[in-house]
Amino acid sequence: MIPYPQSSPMDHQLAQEDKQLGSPDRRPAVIELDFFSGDRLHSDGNDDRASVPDSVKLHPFDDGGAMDLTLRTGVLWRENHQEETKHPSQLRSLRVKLEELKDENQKLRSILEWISKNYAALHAQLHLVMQRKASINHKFKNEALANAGVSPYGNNLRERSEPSVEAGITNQQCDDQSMVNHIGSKRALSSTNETSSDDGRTYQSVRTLDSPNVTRGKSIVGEDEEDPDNHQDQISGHQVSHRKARVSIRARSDAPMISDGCQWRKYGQKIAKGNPCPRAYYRCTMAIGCPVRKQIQRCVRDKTILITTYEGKHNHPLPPAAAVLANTTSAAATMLLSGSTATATAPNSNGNPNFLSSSNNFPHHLLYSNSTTMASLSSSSPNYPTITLDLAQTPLINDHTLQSQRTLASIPNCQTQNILPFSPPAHGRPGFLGHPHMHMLPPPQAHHLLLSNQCPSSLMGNVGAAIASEPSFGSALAMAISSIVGASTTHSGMLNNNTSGCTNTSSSTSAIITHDDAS
DNA sequence: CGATTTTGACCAGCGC
DNA sequence: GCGCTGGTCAAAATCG
Repeated sequence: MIPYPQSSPMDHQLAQEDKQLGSPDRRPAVIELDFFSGDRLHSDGNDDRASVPDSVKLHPFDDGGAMDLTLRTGVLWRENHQEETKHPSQLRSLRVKLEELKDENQKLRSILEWISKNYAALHAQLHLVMQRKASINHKFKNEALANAGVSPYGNNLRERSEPSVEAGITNQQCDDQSMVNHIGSKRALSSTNETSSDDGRTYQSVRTLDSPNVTRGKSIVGEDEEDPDNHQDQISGHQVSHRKARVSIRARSDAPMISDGCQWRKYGQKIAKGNPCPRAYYRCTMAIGCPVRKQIQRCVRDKTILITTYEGKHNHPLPPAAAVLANTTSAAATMLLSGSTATATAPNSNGNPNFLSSSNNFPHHLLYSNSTTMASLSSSSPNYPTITLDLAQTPLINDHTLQSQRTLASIPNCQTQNILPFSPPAHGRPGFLGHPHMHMLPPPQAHHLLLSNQCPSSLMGNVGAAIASEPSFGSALAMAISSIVGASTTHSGMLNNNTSGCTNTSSSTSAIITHDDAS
């Protein structure tokens, strides 16, 4: 378990402020940190930051301006500076105020450093854990293959047993992988190791329950050397479970498909049991042999909800818009497979922990019907793990809603969660990763998690480990949303232009992780 | 005419 | 062993 600081610099400083001011409720005026606001420019078009002293500017992330952290206090300073020529008597008070602002600026800077240090430490620990898992898993896989009479370095297997672009996933799924390998080894032992030769090429297949194509014979010969999916089918459960891991995104949309920046070809359609809406099967066509597939189906209960399920990892470069979503799904899958299932919420400009609500131009085809948005992750059964990013949940959180959710839970093809709301953190402090508003239970309970400020305090801190185990997930998730936002504007032809309910300045959000009931 | 979609058939897994 | 179901294939149809 990764240790967490008991108190942050913010806590310490706020306590000090309370002492100085003599009242816990009385603090200096809160400086507004405007991370993403577009109104940093005045209506006259002048950028007030130009006249803001450097001492009251914060640029914590030198990323070319994406995280340009500008204090509105600079604007205030400028206005005060102009006023002081008219009212010299106010000069002293303004300077005092400026000093206070500078002091506050310094405090914020220290907080930022503290957060950065914690992140770096957690990331380092994650790296160590992943390395350990990778070595253990590698050893376990070799043993399983040895028992099955297959060399882990034979033929095509060699390519897959070495670190690859999929390492991000495969190296992080050892907890789940141990179980899969256990099952997979039994399967491998009972299956046939086939070696065929055609045109001088030798193919070896290790049949598993998850590789139905291997024994078909068709399509494999001739494509075998290029098709990662076939490779995937021929190797141990290491990659098999990778394929099994799914990331599902639920969103309200009138469009037949949510634009994600990738190119897809439809290869099948089925009417699944319990849902008259057909399920469409797509595979990525951006590169030959890309193993990524996705399924698209509308929720049987609410046909405005589009359920997009991604499976696999791209084996080719992706455009930025697609990359962020791919990173998100990979991170989510990793999170699921590693057994640490939790929901991350990133702060928005208002300190709102729900990053979704920070976007005033959320994709038009994602029809948020109210002022509250929710991002939730649900994981399905351990045998078929699916992690769900729910962008379509009803914002009405009450007993009726909970009852409805319970009712929906019994309906196939309609993933539902029990929802508990939580409010933004006190003092407008952002809910950074590791914030105690997020909770985690050890597996198998991890498949049914609630995130709320109403959760028992005994759960506090567990979520920190969950997020810490996947530190990239929160940011990747946020980036994915940004990606979808951008994609929506470039694919407006196929998307709904309804802007109602798109703006979102919610102060309430929910995050939940449960079993989902999708088929 | 090549690319994409449609659709019936096939296959494997799973429950009974 | 049998039937159901989900997932995939591939020929035919359609599209641009």
